[in-house]
Amino acid sequence: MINFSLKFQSGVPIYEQIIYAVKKAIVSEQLRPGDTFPSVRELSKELRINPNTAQKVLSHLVREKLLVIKPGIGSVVNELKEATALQRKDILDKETEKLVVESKRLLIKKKEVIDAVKHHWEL
Amino acid sequence: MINFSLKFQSGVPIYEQIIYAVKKAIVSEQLRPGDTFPSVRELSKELRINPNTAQKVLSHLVREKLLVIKPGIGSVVNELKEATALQRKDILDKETEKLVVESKRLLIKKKEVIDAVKHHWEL
DNA sequence: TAGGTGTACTATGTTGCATACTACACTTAG
DNA sequence: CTAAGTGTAGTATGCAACATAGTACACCTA
Repeated sequence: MINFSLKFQSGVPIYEQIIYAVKKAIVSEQLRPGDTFPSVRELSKELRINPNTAQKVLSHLVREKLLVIKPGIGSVVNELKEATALQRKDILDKETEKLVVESKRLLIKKKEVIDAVKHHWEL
Repeated sequence: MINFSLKFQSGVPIYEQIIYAVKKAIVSEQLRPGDTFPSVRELSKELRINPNTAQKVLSHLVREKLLVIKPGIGSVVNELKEATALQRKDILDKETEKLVVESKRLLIKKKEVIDAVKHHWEL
């Protein structure tokens, strides 16, 4: 059974949209460590996507340490892991900079952006 | 002559990297309203990219109202324009949420993210 | 008039995405 | 042990985006 929500939209790869939906579900505690995660074939069937695409989702989530594979059983949601130095740099430097650049070029105020960050941080 | 800096890296489309570099240059006032911008053929030659790719950059920047075309002359950096409601929603909802979700899943603290936003906002 | 500008078109090769299908090694449940 | 589930790996096809090459046209300017 699927225990997270999503609605596909074009322009963004399906597998990326699913990965993001899973991350949101984990971060918002709709999915908790120890919860079982749909298998490749189950994901494929429920979301009506190709098994290869479902497999791509699983392998990405495992590589990012959000899931752990239980051989013969399926996969399980993992505890959140600390960021590596490289990941921290990517978020706090590159990604944040992107947000700031886009905001400034659209004349959006600093306070608005920071308030939006605070808002999304709750729930 | 090229009046902004960039260094290509794989995985991201060249034209997107150039567009982002231009946005950064404008936001940081290395490029100011009224400054001339390289022509299609000039961009193509200086950055050693295909004229079609350079044209793609120009047309995108014009569509985003960051450049204005002066027929027969070239293009010029435009004044920054206010965001539309759709653009505001995209930044303050989707993009900011992405940043927050990625941060939380990597156990990065809220204060760190906000400090990073403030930091990138200066200069 | 000559040379610059943006713009448009055809064509090729590479890559990523999503699909379909088959197959194998493994572990669990009965 | 057997059947059914698990992840994993492979080949193949269709499609779209990206970047390249090359040619051509209408426009404005010096």
